[in-house]
Amino acid sequence: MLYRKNKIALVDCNSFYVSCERLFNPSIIKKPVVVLSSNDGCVISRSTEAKILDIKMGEPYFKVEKIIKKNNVKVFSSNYSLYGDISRRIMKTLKQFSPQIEIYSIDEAFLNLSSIKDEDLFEHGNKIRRTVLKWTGIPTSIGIGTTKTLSKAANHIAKKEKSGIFDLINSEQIDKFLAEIKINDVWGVGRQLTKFYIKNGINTAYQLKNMNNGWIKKNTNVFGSRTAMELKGVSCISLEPYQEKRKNCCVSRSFGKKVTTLEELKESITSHCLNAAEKIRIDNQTAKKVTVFIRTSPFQKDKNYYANTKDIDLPIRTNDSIELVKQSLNALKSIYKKEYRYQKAGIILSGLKDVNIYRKNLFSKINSEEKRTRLMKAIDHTNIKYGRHALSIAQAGLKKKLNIKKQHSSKIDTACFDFLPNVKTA
DNA sequence: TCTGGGGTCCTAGGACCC
DNA sequence: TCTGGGGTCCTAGGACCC
Repeated sequence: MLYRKNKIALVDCNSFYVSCERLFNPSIIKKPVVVLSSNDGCVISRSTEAKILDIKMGEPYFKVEKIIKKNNVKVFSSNYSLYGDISRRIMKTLKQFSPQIEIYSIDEAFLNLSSIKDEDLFEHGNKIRRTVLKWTGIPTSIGIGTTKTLSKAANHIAKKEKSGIFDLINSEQIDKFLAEIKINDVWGVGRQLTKFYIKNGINTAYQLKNMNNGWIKKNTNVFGSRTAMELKGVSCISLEPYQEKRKNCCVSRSFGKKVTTLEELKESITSHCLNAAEKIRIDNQTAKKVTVFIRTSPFQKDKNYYANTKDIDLPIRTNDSIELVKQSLNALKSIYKKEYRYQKAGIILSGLKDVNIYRKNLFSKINSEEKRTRLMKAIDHTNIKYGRHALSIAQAGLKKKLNIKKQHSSKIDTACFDFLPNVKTA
C-alpha cells in the first residue's frame, strides 16, 4: 500500500488585531500597541513591544493602565468589522496555495500541503508568507507538521524564529523541540488538563508524547488521547475544508454601566435577539430553542451574585425576529429580580437547522407566515443597504449605544474610501 | 470604579422503551 | 408490588478553542 504522509501547515497572523490597526496607521509600527475587547474591558491583542512590557493576554485594562500610560502604549478599542474584512482577504489569498484549507479562526488557517515535496516545504511556506504580507500587509507565522497538533506546535516555535517558519517534518530533532514546549502550550491542553498532567510529572509536549496511550485514555478522555496520538504523528483530527453552518448562535454583551431595571434589560435582550435572528436568517436557518441569560458581575465577591438562564422551546422552529423577541422577553421576565446590579445579558438560539430541511408547519396559517417571511427579508435588505439598525423594532431602544464603552476606536471602515491607506511609491 | 464574546465537542445521567 | 438487563435519545454542564 502506498503510504502518503500528511503535511499540514498552520498559518497564524502575528498579533492580528494590532497588525490590522497598523495597516491604517503606520506611525504605530514598532511601537507598543494593544487592542481591547468590547467595552474596553480586557487586552486581547498585543504587539511584540507590548508583550515585552509584561502586558498579559486577557488582562483587564484597568490593571495594566499604569504600565500603558507610563510607556505610552497605543490603545485601540476593537473594530471587528475591520478585522473580519482583512481576515477574508487573507483567507482568499491562502486559498491560492492550497484548495484544501480549513479556516480555523479569524486569524488562523490549516493548509494541506501534502502535494509539496518535503524538500520544498520551507520555501513554499516562505512564498505563502511573502504573498500574504505583500497582498494584505499582515505578517504571519507558519508551522508545518504531519498532524494538526504538530503543526500547531511547530507554529509555536515559528513565532520565535526570525524566518517566521518552522518545519517539523524535515527536522531531525523533533523530540528536542517538543521538549521545549510547555505542556500548557500544547493545543488541546487547557487549564484542567495542565493541572492533571503536571501533578503526574508531565511538563512538556515531549513527555506527553511518550506517555502510554492506555493510561491517558483511562485518566482523561478521548480528547486527551487524541492530542497525545497526534504528538506521536498519528493523525486523529482531520482537516475540515468545508465550513459547516453553526449549530448555536449567541449574542451577548457586558454593560458599560451596571443595569438594574427590567426596562433596560428588555432593551438589551431585544437588541441581541434581533442581531441573532438576523444572523441565522443570513445563513438560512431556523431555531428550535431560545435561551436568555442575565448575570451580575462575578468579580465583586462581597456583593450578592445572581445568574440565571431560561430556555424556551419554540412550538414551531423559526427565525422570525418578532416571534423570537416575544419569546425571549417572556423568558427574561421569568428570571429578572429587581434587587441586583446586572453586568451582562445575552441570548442563545440553538437547535439551528437549515430552513429547507423542514417543510412549512402544517398547522400554521400559510398566508400570515409568508407575509412575515417577506417582512423579515425587507428588514434585512434595508439594514444591509442603509446600515445596521436602520430598521429595528421599538423595544430595542435608541439609547442603548450609550451604554457601551468604546473610547479608543480607530473608526476605520474598510467600506469607505476615506480610509484607504496611503501607499508611498518608490 | 473598571474584568470580552462566540463557538465546538464530550460525558454523565436521566427519561423512556422493550 | 416485586424483580433484570439492555438499549436509545436527550440535555446540562464542563472543558477546550480563538
